[in-house]
Amino acid sequence: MLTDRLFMNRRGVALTEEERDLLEAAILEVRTFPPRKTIVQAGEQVGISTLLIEGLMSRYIDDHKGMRQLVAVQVPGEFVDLHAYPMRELDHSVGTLTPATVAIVPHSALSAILEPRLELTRKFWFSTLMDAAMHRAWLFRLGRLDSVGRVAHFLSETNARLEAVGLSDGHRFILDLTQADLAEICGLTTVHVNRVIRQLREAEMCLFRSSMVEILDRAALERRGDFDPYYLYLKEPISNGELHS
Amino acid sequence: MLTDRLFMNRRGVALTEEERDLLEAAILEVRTFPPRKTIVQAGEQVGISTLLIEGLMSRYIDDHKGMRQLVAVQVPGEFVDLHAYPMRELDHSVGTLTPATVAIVPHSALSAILEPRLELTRKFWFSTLMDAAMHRAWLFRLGRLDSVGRVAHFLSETNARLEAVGLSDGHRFILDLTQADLAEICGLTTVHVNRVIRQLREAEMCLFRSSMVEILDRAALERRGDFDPYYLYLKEPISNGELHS
DNA sequence: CGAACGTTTGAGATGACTCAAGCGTTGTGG
DNA sequence: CCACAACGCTTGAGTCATCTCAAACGTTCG
Repeated sequence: MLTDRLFMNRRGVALTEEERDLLEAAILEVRTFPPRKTIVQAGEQVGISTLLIEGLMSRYIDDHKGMRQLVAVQVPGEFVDLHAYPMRELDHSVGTLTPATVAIVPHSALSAILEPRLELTRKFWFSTLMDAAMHRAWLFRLGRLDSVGRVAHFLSETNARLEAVGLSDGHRFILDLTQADLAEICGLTTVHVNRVIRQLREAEMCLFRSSMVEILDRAALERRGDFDPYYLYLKEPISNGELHS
Repeated sequence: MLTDRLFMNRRGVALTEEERDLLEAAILEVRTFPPRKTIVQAGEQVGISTLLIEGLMSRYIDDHKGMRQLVAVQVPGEFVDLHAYPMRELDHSVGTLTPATVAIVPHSALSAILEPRLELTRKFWFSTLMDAAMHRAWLFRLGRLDSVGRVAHFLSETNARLEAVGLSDGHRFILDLTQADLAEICGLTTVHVNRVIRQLREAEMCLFRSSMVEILDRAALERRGDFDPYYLYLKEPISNGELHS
């Protein structure tokens, strides 16, 4: 059966026979893709999720300059993008690594089997998935940015998240972290973080002193950190009509 | 209200007044913790989730030698460990960064308000959260390991995941990736990955040739990559009775 | 006042990168 | 069926970012 490997050897989540049959019935079609093919572009709206039957797939984030950071490799028996079900659109791209065969499950069919629609449940689920989105951004930070970029990205993200909840005006916020904390966050040493902060200060992008972050040039800082707030699922900013590429 | 900042400015997940009241009623107590205090140890069973009201908290993974890699920083208005609700236990630790005030929500109360218990929904939710767990392991890999360690960790993880679905015997498996793919995964350059593979070969830990990974010394490889399969939520291995520390 | 902690600076070591070139394999069109 | 293009792997040499080790300085707090 197509779903034989799903949750295989996973603690506590084995499917009952009935559940397996329901899922099998929800499969719209089975498709095979060539290797190294993009299946879903970041930002795309998706109405289906895919269960990987055979081959390898990946999820990745694109650099501003054509480089990529993979954030997941999927092996057979795994849902590649089940999180698209509550999230609706993806903050990263999905593609094949090797030739891959997938079972396609429309979200409408998923809803039918998951039923008592539970709006609140969906919202909570979404919340946990936002975490995963932030993890991926963090992976990008570590895998693809240099020390200054990592700190710039982290500060930009934190600014955006605090701004969303009214704890930053977009340019100043309290961030009660030591340089050692910043080092643990960015995968750097304390000594080097200190030098990075000086560089950001000398470039007149931002100040970080006594628990206060002051962003002098937000655009420059976000550019330096290759930061795109898309993955934070914030409301559209009132300020402008910029498009997400 | 305690939950005022929850989902504030998030697209599509604003709580209705009724939902907010339900959640407020589910709060058991409000507590304040001192800074830099561990609240939940990795591996601990947890029956509550915490909503951060004030201050900063973090989620982190410990090194084998006392170093830590943060994998999340939480700001007010966020659930710190809602994922503990479906997951039951955490693959990482939770602690405060600054003094922090939290609202504590027992999972029993959560269940009561999320109701029509939906066993299947829980399972799917769990699946998406396993992803997040793997992201965190990946972050650890990038933030705390050198090039050889990163590749060793990735190969160890892939071995374990493929073994779980019957696609590895624990020592040999097909991995149809190029060295350039490995580089994207590990945040390294192709050239350097090539040298890392040679080192792993010369250390007689593992071979990676023509899409085949051969693990010569699994224990050594996993040690080199600081790999602990705990976060994969696999069934207890039949082979031995090792404890998770 | 002294201890503890966080920040700052310097000097030297090193891991990973860039650039460059050569080699082996595979697949395709003349 | 050969030639050659495309791709992936391998190796070398030189550079640079970040690390380690070390010391000094400022601030806070008991």
